[in-house]
Amino acid sequence: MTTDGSTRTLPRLDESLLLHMPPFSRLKREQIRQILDLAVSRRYPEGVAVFEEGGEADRFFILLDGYIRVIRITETGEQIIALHIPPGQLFGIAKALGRTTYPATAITASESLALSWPMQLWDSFPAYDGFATETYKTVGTRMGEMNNRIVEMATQQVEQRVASALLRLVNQTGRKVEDGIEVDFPITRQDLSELTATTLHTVSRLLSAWEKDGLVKSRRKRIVVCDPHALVLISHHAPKA
DNA sequence: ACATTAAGCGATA
DNA sequence: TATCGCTTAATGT
Repeated sequence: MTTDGSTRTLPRLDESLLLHMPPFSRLKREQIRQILDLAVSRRYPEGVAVFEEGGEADRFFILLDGYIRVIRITETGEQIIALHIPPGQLFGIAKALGRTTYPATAITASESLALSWPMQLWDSFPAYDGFATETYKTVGTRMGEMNNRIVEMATQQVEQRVASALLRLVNQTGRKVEDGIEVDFPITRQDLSELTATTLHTVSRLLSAWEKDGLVKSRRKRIVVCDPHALVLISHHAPKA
Protein backbone atom coordinates (compact mmCIF):
# COMPACT_ATOMS: atom_id res chain seq x y z
CA MET A 1 0.00 0.00 0.00
CA THR A 2 1.49 3.33 -1.07
CA THR A 3 0.95 6.70 0.54
CA ASP A 4 -1.54 7.83 -2.11
CA GLY A 5 -3.71 4.86 -1.22
CA SER A 6 -3.05 2.84 -4.37
CA THR A 7 -2.45 -0.87 -3.94
CA ARG A 8 0.20 -1.35 -6.61
CA THR A 9 3.54 -2.49 -5.27
CA LEU A 10 6.86 -0.99 -6.25
CA PRO A 11 7.79 -2.46 -9.62
CA ARG A 12 4.87 -3.18 -11.89
CA LEU A 13 4.09 -6.89 -11.59
CA ASP A 14 5.19 -8.86 -14.60
CA GLU A 15 2.50 -10.56 -16.63
CA SER A 16 4.46 -13.79 -16.86
CA LEU A 17 3.71 -14.28 -13.15
CA LEU A 18 0.17 -15.38 -13.87
CA LEU A 19 0.58 -16.61 -17.42
CA HIS A 20 1.00 -20.23 -16.39
CA MET A 21 -1.19 -20.29 -13.30
CA PRO A 22 -4.18 -22.53 -14.03
CA PRO A 23 -6.89 -20.09 -12.90
CA PHE A 24 -5.59 -17.48 -15.35
CA SER A 25 -3.83 -19.49 -18.02
CA ARG A 26 -6.60 -18.99 -20.57
CA LEU A 27 -6.57 -15.22 -20.39
CA LYS A 28 -5.21 -12.72 -22.86
CA ARG A 29 -2.33 -10.48 -21.82
CA GLU A 30 -4.66 -7.52 -21.50
CA GLN A 31 -6.88 -9.33 -19.01
CA ILE A 32 -3.92 -10.49 -16.99
CA ARG A 33 -2.73 -6.90 -16.92
CA GLN A 34 -6.07 -5.80 -15.46
CA ILE A 35 -5.96 -8.49 -12.80
CA LEU A 36 -2.37 -7.76 -11.84
CA ASP A 37 -3.10 -4.09 -11.46
CA LEU A 38 -5.67 -5.00 -8.83
CA ALA A 39 -3.36 -7.36 -6.97
CA VAL A 40 -1.04 -6.92 -4.06
CA SER A 41 2.16 -8.93 -4.12
CA ARG A 42 3.76 -9.97 -0.86
CA ARG A 43 6.60 -12.16 0.33
CA TYR A 44 6.14 -14.20 3.50
CA PRO A 45 9.01 -15.68 5.53
CA GLU A 46 8.79 -19.30 6.62
CA GLY A 47 6.42 -20.06 9.47
CA VAL A 48 4.21 -16.96 9.45
CA ALA A 49 0.44 -16.81 9.22
CA VAL A 50 -1.01 -15.40 6.00
CA PHE A 51 -4.43 -15.37 7.65
CA GLU A 52 -6.00 -17.00 10.68
CA GLU A 53 -9.00 -19.18 11.34
CA GLY A 54 -12.06 -17.16 12.16
CA GLY A 55 -10.56 -13.94 10.88
CA GLU A 56 -12.53 -11.67 8.58
CA ALA A 57 -11.99 -13.02 5.05
CA ASP A 58 -11.18 -9.71 3.42
CA ARG A 59 -8.76 -10.98 0.76
CA PHE A 60 -8.22 -14.05 -1.41
CA PHE A 61 -4.86 -15.34 -2.62
CA ILE A 62 -2.90 -17.19 -5.23
CA LEU A 63 0.38 -18.81 -4.26
CA LEU A 64 3.14 -17.99 -6.74
CA ASP A 65 6.02 -19.64 -4.92
CA GLY A 66 6.54 -21.61 -1.72
CA TYR A 67 4.12 -23.77 0.23
CA ILE A 68 1.19 -23.09 2.53
CA ARG A 69 0.16 -25.29 5.42
CA VAL A 70 -3.52 -25.19 6.25
CA ILE A 71 -4.05 -25.89 9.93
CA ARG A 72 -6.87 -26.06 12.42
CA ILE A 73 -6.85 -26.14 16.21
CA THR A 74 -8.89 -28.68 18.15
CA GLU A 75 -10.89 -28.00 21.31
CA THR A 76 -7.98 -29.34 23.32
CA GLY A 77 -5.54 -27.02 21.63
CA GLU A 78 -3.70 -29.47 19.38
CA GLN A 79 -2.84 -28.53 15.84
CA ILE A 80 -4.23 -30.53 12.95
CA ILE A 81 -2.72 -30.06 9.52
CA ALA A 82 -5.49 -30.22 6.94
CA LEU A 83 -3.45 -30.02 3.75
CA HIS A 84 -0.58 -28.34 1.96
CA ILE A 85 -1.01 -25.93 -0.93
CA PRO A 86 1.52 -25.90 -3.78
CA PRO A 87 2.35 -22.96 -6.08
CA GLY A 88 -0.27 -22.07 -8.67
CA GLN A 89 -3.25 -22.67 -6.42
CA LEU A 90 -5.81 -20.30 -5.01
CA PHE A 91 -6.28 -20.19 -1.26
CA GLY A 92 -8.19 -18.18 1.31
CA ILE A 93 -11.16 -18.38 -1.03
CA ALA A 94 -13.72 -18.24 1.78
CA LYS A 95 -16.43 -16.92 -0.48
CA ALA A 96 -16.26 -20.04 -2.63
CA LEU A 97 -17.38 -21.86 0.50
CA GLY A 98 -20.06 -19.32 1.24
CA ARG A 99 -18.18 -17.95 4.22
CA THR A 100 -17.25 -14.48 5.41
CA THR A 101 -14.50 -15.71 7.73
CA TYR A 102 -11.52 -17.96 6.99
CA PRO A 103 -12.29 -21.56 7.93
CA ALA A 104 -8.66 -22.38 8.78
CA THR A 105 -5.28 -20.82 9.44
CA ALA A 106 -2.74 -20.57 6.62
CA ILE A 107 0.93 -20.81 7.66
CA THR A 108 3.86 -20.65 5.26
CA ALA A 109 5.66 -24.00 5.22
CA SER A 110 8.55 -22.31 3.45
CA GLU A 111 9.36 -18.81 2.31
CA SER A 112 6.49 -17.90 0.02
CA LEU A 113 5.28 -15.38 -2.51
CA ALA A 114 1.59 -14.71 -3.01
CA LEU A 115 -0.72 -12.31 -4.78
CA SER A 116 -3.95 -11.24 -3.16
CA TRP A 117 -7.07 -9.33 -4.04
CA PRO A 118 -9.83 -7.75 -1.97
CA MET A 119 -12.65 -10.24 -1.47
CA GLN A 120 -15.09 -7.71 -2.96
CA LEU A 121 -13.59 -8.58 -6.31
CA TRP A 122 -14.40 -12.27 -5.90
CA ASP A 123 -17.78 -12.02 -7.61
CA SER A 124 -16.32 -10.24 -10.61
CA PHE A 125 -13.52 -12.72 -11.31
CA PRO A 126 -15.71 -15.45 -12.81
CA ALA A 127 -16.02 -13.10 -15.77
CA TYR A 128 -12.51 -14.20 -16.65
CA ASP A 129 -12.51 -17.31 -18.78
CA GLY A 130 -11.54 -20.45 -16.90
CA PHE A 131 -11.42 -18.87 -13.45
CA ALA A 132 -14.74 -20.26 -12.24
CA THR A 133 -14.20 -23.80 -13.46
CA GLU A 134 -10.71 -23.78 -12.02
CA THR A 135 -11.89 -22.69 -8.57
CA TYR A 136 -14.61 -25.35 -8.64
CA LYS A 137 -11.94 -27.86 -9.52
CA THR A 138 -9.70 -26.65 -6.68
CA VAL A 139 -12.48 -26.74 -4.11
CA GLY A 140 -13.65 -30.14 -5.35
CA THR A 141 -10.19 -31.65 -5.26
CA ARG A 142 -9.51 -30.40 -1.75
CA MET A 143 -12.83 -31.61 -0.40
CA GLY A 144 -12.24 -34.99 -1.98
CA GLU A 145 -8.80 -35.13 -0.47
CA MET A 146 -10.02 -34.26 3.01
CA ASN A 147 -12.83 -36.75 2.57
CA ASN A 148 -10.33 -39.46 1.77
CA ARG A 149 -8.35 -38.56 4.83
CA ILE A 150 -11.41 -38.92 7.03
CA VAL A 151 -11.98 -42.43 5.72
CA GLU A 152 -8.27 -43.10 6.11
CA MET A 153 -8.21 -42.00 9.75
CA ALA A 154 -11.19 -44.18 10.51
CA THR A 155 -10.10 -47.32 8.73
CA GLN A 156 -6.32 -47.37 8.31
CA GLN A 157 -3.67 -47.95 10.91
CA VAL A 158 -0.95 -45.51 11.71
CA GLU A 159 1.75 -47.01 9.49
CA GLN A 160 -0.56 -46.92 6.48
CA ARG A 161 -1.72 -43.41 7.20
CA VAL A 162 1.82 -42.09 7.48
CA ALA A 163 2.79 -43.91 4.30
CA SER A 164 -0.21 -42.40 2.47
CA ALA A 165 0.54 -38.94 3.78
CA LEU A 166 4.16 -39.16 2.68
CA LEU A 167 3.11 -40.36 -0.76
CA ARG A 168 0.65 -37.49 -1.16
CA LEU A 169 3.35 -35.03 -0.13
CA VAL A 170 5.86 -36.24 -2.69
CA ASN A 171 3.18 -36.60 -5.39
CA GLN A 172 1.90 -33.07 -4.91
CA THR A 173 5.00 -31.24 -3.82
CA GLY A 174 7.82 -33.64 -4.58
CA ARG A 175 11.13 -32.55 -6.06
CA LYS A 176 13.37 -34.93 -7.95
CA VAL A 177 16.70 -35.41 -6.24
CA GLU A 178 19.70 -37.72 -6.45
CA ASP A 179 18.24 -40.80 -4.80
CA GLY A 180 14.50 -40.27 -4.99
CA ILE A 181 11.81 -37.65 -4.53
CA GLU A 182 12.09 -35.12 -1.74
CA VAL A 183 9.31 -33.25 0.00
CA ASP A 184 9.91 -29.75 -1.33
CA PHE A 185 9.65 -27.89 1.95
CA PRO A 186 10.95 -28.30 5.50
CA ILE A 187 8.83 -30.83 7.35
CA THR A 188 9.33 -32.20 10.86
CA ARG A 189 8.21 -35.44 12.49
CA GLN A 190 5.83 -33.31 14.47
CA ASP A 191 4.32 -31.96 11.24
CA LEU A 192 3.86 -35.46 9.83
CA SER A 193 2.22 -36.56 13.05
CA GLU A 194 -0.18 -33.63 12.88
CA LEU A 195 -1.06 -34.71 9.36
CA THR A 196 -1.81 -38.26 10.37
CA ALA A 197 -3.23 -37.94 13.87
CA THR A 198 -0.41 -39.69 15.67
CA THR A 199 2.65 -38.71 17.70
CA LEU A 200 6.05 -37.52 16.56
CA HIS A 201 7.56 -40.54 18.31
CA THR A 202 5.61 -43.02 16.21
CA VAL A 203 6.50 -41.09 13.05
CA SER A 204 10.14 -41.07 14.09
CA ARG A 205 10.13 -44.81 14.66
CA LEU A 206 8.41 -45.46 11.33
CA LEU A 207 10.85 -43.28 9.40
CA SER A 208 13.78 -44.97 11.14
CA ALA A 209 12.44 -48.41 10.22
CA TRP A 210 11.78 -47.36 6.61
CA GLU A 211 15.21 -45.81 6.35
CA LYS A 212 16.79 -49.06 7.54
CA ASP A 213 14.97 -50.83 4.68
CA GLY A 214 16.03 -48.19 2.16
CA LEU A 215 12.52 -46.85 1.51
CA VAL A 216 13.30 -43.32 2.62
CA LYS A 217 16.18 -41.11 3.58
CA SER A 218 15.73 -38.32 6.05
CA ARG A 219 17.63 -35.71 7.88
CA ARG A 220 16.37 -32.90 10.03
CA LYS A 221 13.33 -31.28 8.37
CA ARG A 222 13.97 -33.13 5.10
CA ILE A 223 12.48 -36.36 3.81
CA VAL A 224 13.40 -38.19 0.61
CA VAL A 225 11.28 -41.06 -0.66
CA CYS A 226 13.57 -43.55 -2.40
CA ASP A 227 11.09 -46.34 -3.04
CA PRO A 228 7.57 -44.96 -3.62
CA HIS A 229 6.24 -48.31 -4.75
CA ALA A 230 7.16 -49.96 -1.47
CA LEU A 231 5.35 -47.19 0.36
CA VAL A 232 2.30 -47.76 -1.81
CA LEU A 233 2.32 -51.39 -0.78
CA ILE A 234 2.49 -50.41 2.88
CA SER A 235 -0.30 -47.87 2.46
CA HIS A 236 -2.52 -50.52 0.88
CA HIS A 237 -1.79 -53.10 3.51
CA ALA A 238 -5.11 -54.20 5.01
CA PRO A 239 -5.47 -53.66 8.76
CA LYS A 240 -4.70 -56.81 10.67
CA ALA A 241 -7.01 -57.91 13.43
C1' DA B 1 -1.30 -51.53 18.06
C1' DC B 2 -0.78 -47.85 19.73
C1' DA B 3 0.42 -43.51 23.16
C1' DT B 4 3.13 -41.58 26.83
C1' DT B 5 7.05 -40.62 29.52
C1' DA B 6 11.66 -39.87 30.00
C1' DA B 7 16.38 -39.49 28.81
C1' DG B 8 19.93 -38.12 25.92
C1' DC B 9 22.35 -36.60 21.60
C1' DG B 10 23.70 -33.75 17.69
C1' DA B 11 22.42 -29.78 14.86
C1' DT B 12 21.28 -25.19 14.63
C1' DA B 13 20.99 -20.33 15.76
C1' DT C 1 24.99 -22.00 25.19
C1' DA C 2 19.99 -22.68 24.70
C1' DT C 3 16.70 -24.44 21.91
C1' DC C 4 15.07 -27.59 18.49
C1' DG C 5 14.60 -31.76 15.97
C1' DC C 6 15.18 -36.30 16.55
C1' DT C 7 15.97 -41.09 18.41
C1' DT C 8 15.36 -44.82 21.51
C1' DA C 9 13.92 -47.51 25.50
C1' DA C 10 10.72 -48.37 28.94
C1' DT C 11 6.24 -48.34 30.31
C1' DG C 12 1.15 -47.67 30.03
C1' DT C 13 -3.58 -48.48 27.72
